[in-house]
Amino acid sequence: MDQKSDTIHTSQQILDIAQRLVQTRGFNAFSYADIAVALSVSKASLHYHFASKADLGVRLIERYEDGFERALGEIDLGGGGAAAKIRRYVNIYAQVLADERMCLCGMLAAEFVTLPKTMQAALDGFFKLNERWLVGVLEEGHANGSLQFKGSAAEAAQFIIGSLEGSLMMARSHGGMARFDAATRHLLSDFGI
Amino acid sequence: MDQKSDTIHTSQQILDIAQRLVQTRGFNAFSYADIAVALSVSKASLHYHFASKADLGVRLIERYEDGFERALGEIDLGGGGAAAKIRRYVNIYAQVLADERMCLCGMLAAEFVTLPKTMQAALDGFFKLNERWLVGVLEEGHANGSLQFKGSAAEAAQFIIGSLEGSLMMARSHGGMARFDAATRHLLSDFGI
DNA sequence: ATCAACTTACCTATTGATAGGTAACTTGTC
DNA sequence: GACAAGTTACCTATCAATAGGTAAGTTGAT
Repeated sequence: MDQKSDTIHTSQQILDIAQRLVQTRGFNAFSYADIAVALSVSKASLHYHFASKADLGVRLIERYEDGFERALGEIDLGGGGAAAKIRRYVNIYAQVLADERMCLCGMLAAEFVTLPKTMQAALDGFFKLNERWLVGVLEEGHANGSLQFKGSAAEAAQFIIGSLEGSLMMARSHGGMARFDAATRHLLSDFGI
Repeated sequence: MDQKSDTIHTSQQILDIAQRLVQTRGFNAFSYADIAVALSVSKASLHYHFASKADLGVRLIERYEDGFERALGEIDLGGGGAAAKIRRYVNIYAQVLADERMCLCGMLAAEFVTLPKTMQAALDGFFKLNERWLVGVLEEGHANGSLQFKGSAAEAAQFIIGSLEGSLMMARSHGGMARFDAATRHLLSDFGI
């Protein structure tokens, strides 16, 4: 394995571990030392790859957003109507919970006011992406009658995101997957799914 | 003012400041030093009143739960049907948001795995209380036809709590009161309110 | 011999917590 | 009602541990 892929490899590993730590503990409740121990490298090595914790945080959000973008693209390509797409969107969150994690960006939303400005901006981007995609699906479903909802598609999208983030958060600490599934049944039925 | 009321006064002030810090920044993102500065006392004085941060956290949750219990009692005494009660329950959360805060226990739910066991147990109590009260109201409304929902009242209650916590969390960082109001319109309409 | 990818060895600031002390008040005994 | 003994509510000073971060040197592949 050459140097470049070494770097990529290590950087990925750092991001993987950091992501798990943020999703389970939060950005303010983990340290470079935690990653260093988990990866068996020095803290200084981490600073070589990510100069500051804020830089690491931003990259974490960008990578998470990329992953979501890919997943949403796959849903789009997967066929099925708007209802099926929403179901599969909900399933992304269920998979996060199955891994006993919180949504990376949901966790960061809770910590929002304590985050560096660069991370706050990146977080905005993540939620904008989700909202935009949901609005598209909701409008599609509303137009062909496969989805029912009152108010604007944007409001509905925001309701869905908030409800999923909250249900995920509560299920992770109180109730587990059964609670999340029951909550999403309610949520989906609100849209006639 | 005698000693005893001095203590009560100071302890209350400590709790007030700590509560605001937890609701805005989270339990892991504030320190005894923050409170000490805000109150112009020494950190040691804070440890006199609350031996450990965990003790402070537990008292914070207990006090918050007491406040909720009182508020729920007032809703019960206030008359009106199940729908009106749910509306007023939602309004508690709206008032938290109006103060630019997260729900104390919602914030702690996000940080759950990092909290001392004593705080985790206290947090369970808070959510159990809310669930119990909501189940009562939901069953009342379901019985007399003023509320419609599928599944058990317990599931519906958990959905409401998760949805409100998530909507509050998202509204605080992205969208503000307008977003929260739109989300609760959706939530309430799911119950025929 | 260069350069990426580390390391060791630090630094400063802050964390929650403790030791030991003090002034002001309360309580119980005579 | 005086006075020892104890309590309350703080203080300053300090602790070990940990935080994020940096400087300078080492290693190993090209």
